[in-house]
Amino acid sequence: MDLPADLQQLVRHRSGRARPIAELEAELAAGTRALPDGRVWSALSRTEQLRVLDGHRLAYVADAPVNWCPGLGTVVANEEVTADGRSDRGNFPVFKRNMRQWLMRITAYADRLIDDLDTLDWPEPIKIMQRNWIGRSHGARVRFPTPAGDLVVFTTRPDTLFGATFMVVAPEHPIVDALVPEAWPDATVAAWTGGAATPGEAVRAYQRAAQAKSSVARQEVNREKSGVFTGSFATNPVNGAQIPIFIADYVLMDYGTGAIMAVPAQDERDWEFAEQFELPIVRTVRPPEGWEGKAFVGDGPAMNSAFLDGLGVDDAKAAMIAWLEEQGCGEGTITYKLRDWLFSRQRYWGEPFPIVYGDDGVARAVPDSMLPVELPDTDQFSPRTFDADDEFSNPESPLDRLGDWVEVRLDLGDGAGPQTYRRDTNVMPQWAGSCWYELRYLDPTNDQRFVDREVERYWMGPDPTRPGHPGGADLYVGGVEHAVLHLLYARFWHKVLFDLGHVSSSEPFYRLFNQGYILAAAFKDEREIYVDATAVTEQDGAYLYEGRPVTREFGKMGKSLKNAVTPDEMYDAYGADTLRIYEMSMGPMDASRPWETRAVPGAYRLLQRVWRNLVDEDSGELRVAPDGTTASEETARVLARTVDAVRADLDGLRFNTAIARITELNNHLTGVAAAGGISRDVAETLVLLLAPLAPHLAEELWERLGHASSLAFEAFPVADPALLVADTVEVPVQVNGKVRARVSVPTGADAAVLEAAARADARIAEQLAAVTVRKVITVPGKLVNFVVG
RNA sequence: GCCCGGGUGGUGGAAUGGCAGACACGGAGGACUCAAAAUCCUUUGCCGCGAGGCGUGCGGGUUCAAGUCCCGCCCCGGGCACCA
Repeated sequence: MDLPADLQQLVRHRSGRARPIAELEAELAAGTRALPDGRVWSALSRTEQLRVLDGHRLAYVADAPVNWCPGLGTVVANEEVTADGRSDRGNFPVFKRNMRQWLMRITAYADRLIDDLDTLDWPEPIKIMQRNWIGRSHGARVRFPTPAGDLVVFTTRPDTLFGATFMVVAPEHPIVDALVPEAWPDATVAAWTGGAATPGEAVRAYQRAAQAKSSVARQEVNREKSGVFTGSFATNPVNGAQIPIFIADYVLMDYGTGAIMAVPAQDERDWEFAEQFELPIVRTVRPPEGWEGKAFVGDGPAMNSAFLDGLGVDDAKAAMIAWLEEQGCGEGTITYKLRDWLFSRQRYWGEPFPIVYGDDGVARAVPDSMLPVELPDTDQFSPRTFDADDEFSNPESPLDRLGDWVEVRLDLGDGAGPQTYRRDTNVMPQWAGSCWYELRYLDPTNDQRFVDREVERYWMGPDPTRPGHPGGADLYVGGVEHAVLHLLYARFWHKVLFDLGHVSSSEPFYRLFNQGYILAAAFKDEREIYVDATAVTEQDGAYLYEGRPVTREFGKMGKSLKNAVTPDEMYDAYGADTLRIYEMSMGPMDASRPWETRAVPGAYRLLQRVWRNLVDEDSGELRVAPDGTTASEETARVLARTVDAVRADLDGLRFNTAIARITELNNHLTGVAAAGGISRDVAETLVLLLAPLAPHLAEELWERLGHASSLAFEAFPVADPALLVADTVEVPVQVNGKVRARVSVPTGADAAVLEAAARADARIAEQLAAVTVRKVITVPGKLVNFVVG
């Protein structure tokens, strides 16, 4: 199958677009000249060329921090690690450690992933979540001279540089070792040392403690700030002040540069740290009059900042960036929170990497003709396990054990002829499949391409009638839990395919709707790990699992919380239509609620009532009114209003209110049926309205109404506009905002008519008799409000 | 902790800043029945005999008018990069 050109062969363009690696190689080679003696002169050495190429590869290998669990022999997810740093399964120690991993350079697409959100019909909160996740922030890089060389920080607030009274670097920062002197300098405050005799001891102890914490735990602002002084000072480039450098775990190595300038007066975390470590606080933005808070993060005039004084935050930022660039000690820059995508897994199930290694250890792509690389057959799915405390053991995935699969003799077509290679034994994450399944669904039996070009263009291509339409699936319904991971990965993947010309759409999902969750009780044991909900018993209001107490909460049904229940019982008892109607009528589709089946008879009753209104229960005969009978005006109006409302509700995916409108119509028709039967046109409209919601019942009734073909081919009903307009309308009359009467006025009555009608009402006249009317608010068709005093 | 969403009767929920509680579940009463189920009808936010008053998580605010807008809290759910 022609899956997109191999990952390893792709690089990003300067603009962030993907392109084949051959193009970049050619570009690099263009700086190459053949010398008369047959040698080749190149502007870049081959090593340099490779370094450039590697810096652009879309898929690349790098060291990345992971949770290594030797006792299980696998890397585990943060959620599988307990609060005390052990594995959920087996309770083995887990070590946070760097390992060689494949990554995808999604960061190269950061700008497009943000900017193209504007072309999508997605819920605004999801767009906000994606923007926050990518976390584009404009700021500056600033170099602070230190005894160990320049310490570079990224800040979004260069305007506050005069208020930087200390610096903090991540405990893992490579500069730390070089910063630590033999002994504490004279200016050291007792609180800074962590009680250690030398900076070296203090720093090493702190680094060990930080390593044991997860990154989520480290960002908890609530907990007490911790850190130690490195023993060195940096020079604040704007005023030459000597400011102490700390290490603290609230600064993360993988965001920005892993180091910050701390400005306590304008950052809450820095303020807290400053208070705890008795560090100076200098305000550089004047807080509003009467400000009693601590750090002030809002806008205001600069102060204590020499040439910035009086400028607003935005102007001060621009002025400071200009100054930094002029002085050569910093520059304006953009950073992203988004990190590259860790793409390799050491498990069995997953797509193997189409990569082999020669004796030289260089990664080579398997040629297209040999794709896809399929998983080998085995019954050994477990990885090798190690001594639980052997932190420096290395994972051996299930594929590593399959020697005759790993060792492979291939002719890669690179001129080297058949050679023996070792396959890469990583597999791709499950996301790899969820990133393009929607494309494969378009053309699942195609054995030449992952999707035929014309098929893709037809279903996913941009709509030329809508300017700026990026293409993509017309409607994608999924849970909000996919807001940042799946939906970002899939967009990235799709854009790569788009850049390479494999698809005509630049986005995978044009309209997104987030349905809510069906929640169910879930139970946690004392380690905060979920246990199988079906095995939990209740005793005197307490919950027990295998005899031990567990705590209850409600959460999304699924395997994470081990709390899934199926609708099978309801289906067996009531059938598919009732199940559908019930689920849709429970509430708006985007709301979450616990699975609770008490109200199911209501949905069942609605369908039975519809049936009985059209079919005689005893004889099974159709019981509509004789042909030629027409609906009463009242029925015609109720019907028109229902059709109008149901249409709008279905367009907006408001199935719950659509069902309520149909229920009202049917309740009305119950009276009509009892009084002689429902006319055929009304009966048919009712059935068509119900068809999308309860298709089986509707189809059956349609046939009984005498139709030989399916109602699936019928047009959805349209309301007669004339029947939607009423002659009169009832409006509430308020006195000081409280409803005191209702009056009936002709539709379209103006303010004067409305007010006159209101004053004519006996109760209103009585209420207004003894008071002065200060103001009359009339909203035609809506209400009258007399403001009295 | 950070980002996003939510909180309305006994219950699920409805309501472009303009009559809070549509529709349904549950409850109460009635009709039909020898009886029961089913069905149909009436009724049902709370307090009050009534007139009336009070009510949309809590506390403030804007407005003639706030469930809806603003500020500050509380609680619940989703996500936090190896669950997918």
